[in-house]
Amino acid sequence: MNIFVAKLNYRTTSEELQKHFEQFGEVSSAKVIFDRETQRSKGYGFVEMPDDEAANSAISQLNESEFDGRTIVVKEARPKSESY
DNA sequence: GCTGAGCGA
Repeated sequence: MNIFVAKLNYRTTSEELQKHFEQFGEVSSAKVIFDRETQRSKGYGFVEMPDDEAANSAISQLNESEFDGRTIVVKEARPKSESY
């Protein structure tokens, strides 16, 4: 399941994000979006978890929670939308 | 060096 994480601290890295989510389950890949020019953090990232139950648990526990001193927002990334 | 809604190279 792809997870969208927003309002992250600008200093938070992908490693910290992955470690934070690994506490709830397996994390296949975690990535914080950085600006390709300045390499600065955009303040949000994506976390991919193979276990849906672990992903839901992580979302429920990490959504609107404090991380690195900031209240982050964790939601499902790119809600599956069937093409019309 | 910084700010704070939003969906990625």
